[in-house]
Amino acid sequence: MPTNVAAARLVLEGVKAACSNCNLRELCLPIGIEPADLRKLDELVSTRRRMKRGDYLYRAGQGFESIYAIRSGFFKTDVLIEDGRDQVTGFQMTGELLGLDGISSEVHTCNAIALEDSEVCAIPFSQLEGLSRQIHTLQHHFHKVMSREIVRDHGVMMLLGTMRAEERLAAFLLNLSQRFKARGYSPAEFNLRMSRDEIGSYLGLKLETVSRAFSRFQEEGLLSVHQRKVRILNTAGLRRLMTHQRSD
Amino acid sequence: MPTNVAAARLVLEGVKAACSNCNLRELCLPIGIEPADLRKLDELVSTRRRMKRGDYLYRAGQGFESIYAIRSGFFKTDVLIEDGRDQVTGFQMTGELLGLDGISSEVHTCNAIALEDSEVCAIPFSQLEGLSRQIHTLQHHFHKVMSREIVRDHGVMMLLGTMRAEERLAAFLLNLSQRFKARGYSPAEFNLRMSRDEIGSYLGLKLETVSRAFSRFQEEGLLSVHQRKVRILNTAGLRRLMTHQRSD
DNA sequence: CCCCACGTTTGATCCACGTCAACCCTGTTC
DNA sequence: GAACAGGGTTGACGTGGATCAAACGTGGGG
Repeated sequence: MPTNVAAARLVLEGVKAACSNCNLRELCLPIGIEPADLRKLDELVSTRRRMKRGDYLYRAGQGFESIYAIRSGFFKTDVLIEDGRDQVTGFQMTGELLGLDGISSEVHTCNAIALEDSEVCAIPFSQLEGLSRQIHTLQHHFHKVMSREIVRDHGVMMLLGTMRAEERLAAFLLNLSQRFKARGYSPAEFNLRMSRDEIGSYLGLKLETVSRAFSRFQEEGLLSVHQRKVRILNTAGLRRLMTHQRSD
Repeated sequence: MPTNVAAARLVLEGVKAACSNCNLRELCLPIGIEPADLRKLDELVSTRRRMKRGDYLYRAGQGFESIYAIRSGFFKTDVLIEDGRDQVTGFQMTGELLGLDGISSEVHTCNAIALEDSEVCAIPFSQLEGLSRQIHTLQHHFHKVMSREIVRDHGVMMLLGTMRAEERLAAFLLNLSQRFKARGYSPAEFNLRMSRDEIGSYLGLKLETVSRAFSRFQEEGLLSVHQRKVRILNTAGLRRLMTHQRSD
C-alpha cells in the first residue's frame, strides 16, 4: 500500500487547504489557472472537512451553499423516493466535485455519503460564482465540469436503458479502472469501496445478479475477485463483452 | 450526409431575434434580467434558425459553438454507440436549452433532432460566458439551468433503474403534462410528438411494451389514446400507479 | 379509389433477471 | 475460540418484459 505514491504525498500535506500546492490541481477545479489567480482561489477554498466512512456530506433536502472537491476518499450519491426505492446516482473519487445538483433549487436533491474515510474541500458557491466572473479560465473550467456531469449521466442512461447485466458490470468496471489509472493507481487491480448492493443499485440490478456476473467473469478468466478486491485480467475481453453486438 | 445540416444552415437567415420582446423570457434564459441588460442579451442571441421535422440541429461529433434555446417546436436528443444501440436521452420543448452536453469537450456528444417544425435561437457559447461575467443574474440562472439538467437526469436514472414499465410510462406522461401546463397548454390533453419507439427508447422499453401499457391505462380508465393524441382522465390514478409500493 | 408504407396494436412464446432461501465466508466481540 | 453479524455466493423457481409474428389502422401517392 505504500506503493501508492499519490497517497503518500497526501500525508505530507499540511492542514491548511491550498489549491496552489495541492497535488490534485490537475484533476480538480484549478486546472489551467495562473499562479496569481490561484492565490485568490486559495482564499475561497479555505475549509477542509474530514469525514469517516458512513458520514453524510450532505442530505437530500438540506440547503445548498457549497460544492465540494474530494481531496481524498470515495463517495456515493443517491436519491430516494417516498415509497422506499432508492438509486445510487454515482460514485465519486479524488479530484471530483460533489453537490452540483443543489444549484438548481438551492437545496440538495440527493445524499452524499463517504464510502471510506475521506477529506473534502468546501467551496462556497456564491463565492465561486464571484471568482469565476473574474477568472475566465475558472469560469470555463467550471462549465466544463458541469457539462461533463451531464455527459456522464447520459452514459448511465444508455447503460440502464439498453445494456444487459453483464454488459453493465463490464462497463462499470472499465470506467472505475480508467479513473483509477487517471489518478496514478493501477488500472488492473483495485479495491471496490462499495457493496454488491450499491453496485446493483447504480446499475439497476439486484445484488444477486451482480454477484453472479462477477462469478461468471471469473469463470471466463476475465478477472479475479475476492470480496472487494478486483483484478482485471483481460481488459479487451471486458470491452468486447460490453460492446457486444445484439441480435438487432 | 450533411444534406439536413446544410439545409438547416441556409435557413439560418438574419431574422432578428430579440429576447426583450420574446414571450418566452419567463421560461428561457433571460429570467429575472434587468431591461438594460436584456438589450445586451439581444445582441448575443442574434440568429434564429428555422427547422423542419426530422432536421438535425446538431450531430454527435460535430464541433460545439453554440447552445440553442427552443423558441417553438419539439426536439429529441439521442446518443448512439457503434454496435447500433441508441438511447433517447431527452425530449425538449419550447423555452428549454439544447447543447449543454457539448461544453465539456467542445464537441457535441448527442444528436438533436426536430420532432416537428421548430425554431431555435442560437447562442454563441463563448459570448454567453462573456456576458454572464458581466451579468450576475444571467450567470446564476445559467448555472441553475445546467444543474436542473443534472437533476433531471438523476430522475431518469431513478426511473430506468427502479421502475417497472407502467410506472415509467405514467411518470413520463405526468412529466409531459406538467411541462405543457407550465407553457399554458392543457395538462390533460396533448399530442405526443414522438413515436412509440422513441418513447420506448427513452424509457428503456420496447415499443410493444409501451403500446401495451397505453392500452392497459385505457382499459383502466386512466386515459384515452388515439394514435398520438392523449387525454389524461385520472391524474391521481396515474400518480398513484407511479409511486406504487413494491413488495419490499 | 385503391394501394402501399409505416406506425401501432395484439397475441403467443421465451428468457434474463428478480425473488426466495439456504449457506458460506471473514471479521469482531466477549 | 465460540458466537454472532453482515456481506457475499449459489441454487431453484417465478415473472415481467423482450422477441417473434400477424393483423390492423391511417395517411400519402398514383
